[in-house]
Amino acid sequence: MQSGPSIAHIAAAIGDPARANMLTALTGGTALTASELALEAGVAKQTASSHLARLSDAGLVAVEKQGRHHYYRLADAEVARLLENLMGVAARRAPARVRPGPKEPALRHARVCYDHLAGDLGVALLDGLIEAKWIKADDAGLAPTRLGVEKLGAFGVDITELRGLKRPLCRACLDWSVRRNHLAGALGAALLTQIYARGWARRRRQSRVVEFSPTGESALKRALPLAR
Amino acid sequence: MQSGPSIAHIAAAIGDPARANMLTALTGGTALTASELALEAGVAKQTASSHLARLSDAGLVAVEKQGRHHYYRLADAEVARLLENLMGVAARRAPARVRPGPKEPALRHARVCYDHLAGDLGVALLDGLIEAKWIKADDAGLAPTRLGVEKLGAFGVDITELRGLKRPLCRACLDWSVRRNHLAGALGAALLTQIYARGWARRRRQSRVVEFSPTGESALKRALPLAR
DNA sequence: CAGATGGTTCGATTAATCTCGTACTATGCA
DNA sequence: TGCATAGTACGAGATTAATCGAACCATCTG
Repeated sequence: MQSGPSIAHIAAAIGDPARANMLTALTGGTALTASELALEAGVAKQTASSHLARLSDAGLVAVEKQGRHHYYRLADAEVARLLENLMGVAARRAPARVRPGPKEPALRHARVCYDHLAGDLGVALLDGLIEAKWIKADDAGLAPTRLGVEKLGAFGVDITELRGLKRPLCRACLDWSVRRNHLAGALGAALLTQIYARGWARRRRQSRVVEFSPTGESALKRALPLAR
Repeated sequence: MQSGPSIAHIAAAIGDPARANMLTALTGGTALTASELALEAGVAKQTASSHLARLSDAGLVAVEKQGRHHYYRLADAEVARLLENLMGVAARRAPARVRPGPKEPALRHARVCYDHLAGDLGVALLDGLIEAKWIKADDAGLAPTRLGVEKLGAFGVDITELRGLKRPLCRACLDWSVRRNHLAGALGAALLTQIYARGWARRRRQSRVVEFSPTGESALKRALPLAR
């Protein structure tokens, strides 16, 4: 009858509106407390607690206890990818249900996906990096070229340091809004960190939108190769 | 509160054991009738019917009516990819639940994923095609080289004909059992078709396993570049 | 036109689960 | 020590959904 792993269990864990909202919020990448997630999901604290227990049981989120706060985050970059994948499928099937609200354009332009940049700008960045041959793409994934290591080092991102981490250096992440790849992995995260550090952009509060200042966006275009 | 598409709705559609079994069965790529899917899911026909209605409503499956038979198939290659993605996540989280049964090794070695070859052999094939430079990989995806077009044409796969189809020619599909990419898309499907046509392998009945004959497997290794 | 088979629709029963009020534990602060 | 806050555990009420029996429609066969 059934072969392979039991997908029903974890799909059911995602398949509740409250839990889906929590997971979507966590796709922002920042760890959130149980109360914040309760607010995000629109349920009481007790309800949120049981939901979080279930998500944790399914292995979709991980907890980190700091004092009396319990910080929840996505268990894994793979879970984040799964969620983006789900959004991609959902976006095509239910276009009429949610009409493009006012927040949509900003989300489409630049948003955070787990811990890296997604949206039009994220896609343009990866395309540009490949066009400029800072990154080469083959089947095993993406990898920086020698030129890329040098240029990115000058930008303030030390590749050799990033290689030391457990997570993969580069990864292509499919974007649900644009349906094309953007750069994830340790390098993708490091680049977004740099963008924040330089004050070019910042997270809109309680949202996944990344707001670039006008000067910040043009500075980005001068510093890194963006396609188009 | 919630931004982006509603993933809960479609995750819930997958999140029932009966429906998950149906979808897993459909991952085999062949369209199945409602009765077959009922058998696969272990439920009565009426129950299966309502499940299928829900899956159809969620846009996960498509129906094709031929006479009194209703053939269900996955709506989309993207849905197939989502399911494989789910299996990947599920496989890591619940390793103890399902012990490696007798069918597992065969599934791991060669199975069908939607309409193309997956498993060890599928991965070795894509790796080999890239090593031999029949296919090049960049960010936009995979694409056959001029050499590849020529060689594959000699093998009986007309690339220019495949380009005419709507679906993408090449696509990398992540394998849940091996956690590496294999070849999907129109070319992946065409290659598997050729493998069947030459009698090198055939589908095990009621299963996703692809059984190669000993001579078939060695013939494959002579005709196409396999890695390792 | 019967007879048989594949599928769906309807309704009732049963099981699961989402939700929150109340009560309880643990941490931090004055 | 006292008190507020973060989080969890438990239990009851309400909602949802899964399941199958029975009846009904459509299609193929003789």
